[in-house]
Amino acid sequence: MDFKLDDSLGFILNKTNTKLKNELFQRFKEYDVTPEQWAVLNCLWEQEGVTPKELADRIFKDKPNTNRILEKLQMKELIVRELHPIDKRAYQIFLTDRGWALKKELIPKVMQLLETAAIGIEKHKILEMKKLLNQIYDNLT
Amino acid sequence: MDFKLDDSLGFILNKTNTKLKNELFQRFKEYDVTPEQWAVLNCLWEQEGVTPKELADRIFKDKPNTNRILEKLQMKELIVRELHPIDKRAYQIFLTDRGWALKKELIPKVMQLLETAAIGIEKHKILEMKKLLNQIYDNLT
DNA sequence: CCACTTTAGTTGTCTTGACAACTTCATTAT
DNA sequence: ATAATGAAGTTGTCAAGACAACTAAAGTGG
Repeated sequence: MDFKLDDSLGFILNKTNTKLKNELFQRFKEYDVTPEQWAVLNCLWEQEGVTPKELADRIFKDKPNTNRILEKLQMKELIVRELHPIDKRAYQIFLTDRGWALKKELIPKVMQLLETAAIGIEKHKILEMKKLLNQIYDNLT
Repeated sequence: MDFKLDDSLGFILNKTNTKLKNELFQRFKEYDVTPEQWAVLNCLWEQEGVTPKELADRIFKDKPNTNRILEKLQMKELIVRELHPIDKRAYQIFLTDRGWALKKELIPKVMQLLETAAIGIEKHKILEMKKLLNQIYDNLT
């Protein structure tokens, strides 16, 4: 029964993730965008017109959560929902001008934070870590 | 502006952390304990009689969150609060018999999950990753 | 063509996380 | 000793994550 919480992968992972997410939240504060909302915007900057369901898959969240994130983005007038041309159950999500305009503001903030996070760590180690984290994810699927 | 969400450390970290936490939640379901509640129990298994504030520091959460986790543990009769003998503002937290009894149930579940998570990954790589995650945490402090 | 099943989206509940505001008791300085 | 400051704990709010239950439309089989 020699289990040390401080030395457990789950605990460290959670601690670091929470910290990183919160730091991002701080840096996004002036734009009134949360890290999760940013993830959705990011998907849309790459491809507009996708459905909530597709977005949910891309950000690895379920439909209710994605839906609520979309509601908030809509309230802030960063996105619009349009009826899907074929599927009458579905919507297509598009960015507003304001949603597009955030791209050049937010991405540098993220890059800067990730640089700070990686101070003193070699690039290949970050790469290795990302590979391992993905592998852990797959191990749990 | 070539930022890829899927390849960003923050996104991968969050995705993997969420998955791991949820897997733990599933495995703890039969005991009606959440990962966060488990973290508190863990601290108490190592040392009883600490205050909510001390617990908050150990699990890296703030006082309101810690307090609410303690409320739930108390409702489930896994812990008890006792008045602090010196400081009249504070409490001391103790485990009930049921709280103690969970130790030998929950720890193996965690160990088993961490083993599953680490399938195909060498032990020294996990060690390295934990070191890097801690370093990232410190970089953000 | 109609019944059955599946899928997209929505709503509600519970737990957590960050934060602000507050009460009560301790501590510190004058 | 008292006033100011700080710390412990509590309460409320908002965003999010997991899950269950639901509606409405799409797809599928007889």
